[in-house]
Amino acid sequence: MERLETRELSYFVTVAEELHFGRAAQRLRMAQPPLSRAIRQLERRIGVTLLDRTSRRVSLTPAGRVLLEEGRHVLDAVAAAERRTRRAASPEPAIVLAMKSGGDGGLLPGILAAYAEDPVAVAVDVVFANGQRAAMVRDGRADVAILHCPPDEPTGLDCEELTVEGQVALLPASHPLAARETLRVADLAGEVQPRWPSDRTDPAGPPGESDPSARTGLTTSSDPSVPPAGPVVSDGIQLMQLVALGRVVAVVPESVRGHIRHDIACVPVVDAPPVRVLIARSEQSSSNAIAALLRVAAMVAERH
Amino acid sequence: MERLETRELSYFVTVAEELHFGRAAQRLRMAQPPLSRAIRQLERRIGVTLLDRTSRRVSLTPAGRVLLEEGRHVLDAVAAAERRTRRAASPEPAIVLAMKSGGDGGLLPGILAAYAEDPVAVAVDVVFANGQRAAMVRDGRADVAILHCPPDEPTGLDCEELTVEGQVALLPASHPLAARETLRVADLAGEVQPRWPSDRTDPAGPPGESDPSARTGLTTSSDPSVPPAGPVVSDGIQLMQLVALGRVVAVVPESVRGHIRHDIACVPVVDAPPVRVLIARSEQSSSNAIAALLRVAAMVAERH
DNA sequence: GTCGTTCCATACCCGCAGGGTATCGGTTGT
DNA sequence: ACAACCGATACCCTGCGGGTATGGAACGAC
Repeated sequence: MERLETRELSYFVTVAEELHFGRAAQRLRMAQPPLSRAIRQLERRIGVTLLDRTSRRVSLTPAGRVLLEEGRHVLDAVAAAERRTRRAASPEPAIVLAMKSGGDGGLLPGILAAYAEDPVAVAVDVVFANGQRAAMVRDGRADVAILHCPPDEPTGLDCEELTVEGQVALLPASHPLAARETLRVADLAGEVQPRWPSDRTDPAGPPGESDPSARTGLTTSSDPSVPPAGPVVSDGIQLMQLVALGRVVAVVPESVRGHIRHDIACVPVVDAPPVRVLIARSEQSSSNAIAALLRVAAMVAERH
Repeated sequence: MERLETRELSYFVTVAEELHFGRAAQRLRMAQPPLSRAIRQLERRIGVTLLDRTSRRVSLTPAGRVLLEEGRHVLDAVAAAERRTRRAASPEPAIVLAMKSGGDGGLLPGILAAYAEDPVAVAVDVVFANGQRAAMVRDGRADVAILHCPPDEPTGLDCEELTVEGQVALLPASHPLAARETLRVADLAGEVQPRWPSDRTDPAGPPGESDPSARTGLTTSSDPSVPPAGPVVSDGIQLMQLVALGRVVAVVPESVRGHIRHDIACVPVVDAPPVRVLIARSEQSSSNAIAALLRVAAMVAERH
């Protein structure tokens, strides 16, 4: 009995995501027949049917769904192994911390200062990433990340809760609601909300690769109750500009109050779900430098 | 740039464990030259030196140590992917729970009974394993395991603490210390303690493969301060027999008091480190059947 | 020093697995 | 009924993964 190879897993994951051999082969930069054959071999080897194919549509069996999930995990682990090994070979090792700009609940300066005192501390590279932070930890692009729990999905990560924050609405100072003491989510119904770039899907793929949603030709506005999707913003400055111009209204964790422009009003949204600010790392990684950072972070967060 | 294959990783992990190309090749059932070549290719591909070789000895670089750890994790994940997929394809899915016999702190019956009430419950297969329980969860042979924290190493697992137990010494009724109310670890110095089979290394390997320690010819009694290693016991019955015969004295969690023979005395060891009883699962595995089991277990443990 | 042993690297060869092109055949929408 | 779509099959070929033979450096014995 042979062992599963990562190439086969990556083939299967791609097909399972596309549910279409032709497109999957395209994404994998190969022809469709060898791909079909490889998947068949995979199925025979583990003795399980993973896909139900008619010549018209492809769908996952229950076993296929679990292999999709497990396979993604394997591929992340492989990517992480490679990246972490490369970084371990660099002359001066460092920890990579991923966060959304302004998304640290104001805790990061204190954490870094306290960590620098630690005997096992090493340099900390802070990188800013909008979506993808959890994925970055999973596949080794980052060692730790600061996540906001409702949007982010910390499955498979080793997390520590730092704070729980309420949310506030950012409004142009001239907005009718700007004078209110508090708001409720219902008050903001119909307002245009900004979107951050693709938190869900992996925007990687080789250049010249088209967006999957663009491929279908229509903008997948499946749910008409959602207001017309707002403009895509990729950093806090852009967001502030759009708010100031009255183009969007944003709901963000209250700690961003610290760095907003004076022409923007900031009103608590009392019934918005509270946001848990987490610090997460990969579940293995027995590095004590990283463990120390987590420990210090928890202590700093403890005493507000 | 090509992707890392699991075959290469398994080659590297084997070499890194043996620190000897010849023996590694033997374990991998292949000749030594292709193995050397494969490792070189691996190093060139990721652009990092993993091993320092003189023609006399092989040693790991820091990067090599990282890849050894990450590689093991990948191989576990691959094995888990295959096994979980196979089990998902079985007509009637079940959860596999691994435990040491008598190692459940007396909680398991209650947990299983409560779990059976849960709406999403599925069948639970209980398997007994002496060492290896953590590894079984990591590589998919089990879905959850009951661990005893000091000996077991829950790195990379998602754990829930069920209880903390003190430890007791099992002595033959005729033993001079059997009448004591309490003991200290020092009192047991010099007593012969039983050993459980290979908690550390993987005893797998194809039949006809010799034990690595046997290969060196000597019994690796590197630390002479440890009393002459006791007999290996592989289940609780054997242990009880050996204790009753006065051949060994065992120190075990206090919950085993429930099922000892009448000719064995049981005395608390007050300064033995307390044992944390954990229930652990793999860090991903978003299966809600498993999540429910963990939840129920925590509740049952809560109310003693 | 020299010889023998050990052990990793190099040189060279071979078979098959993995990838490509051409084409078939079943399903579906018009 | 026909065209379009899409996965499966048939067939070829290159390159990679594996084998054997041998080189060459490092140590130990004497």
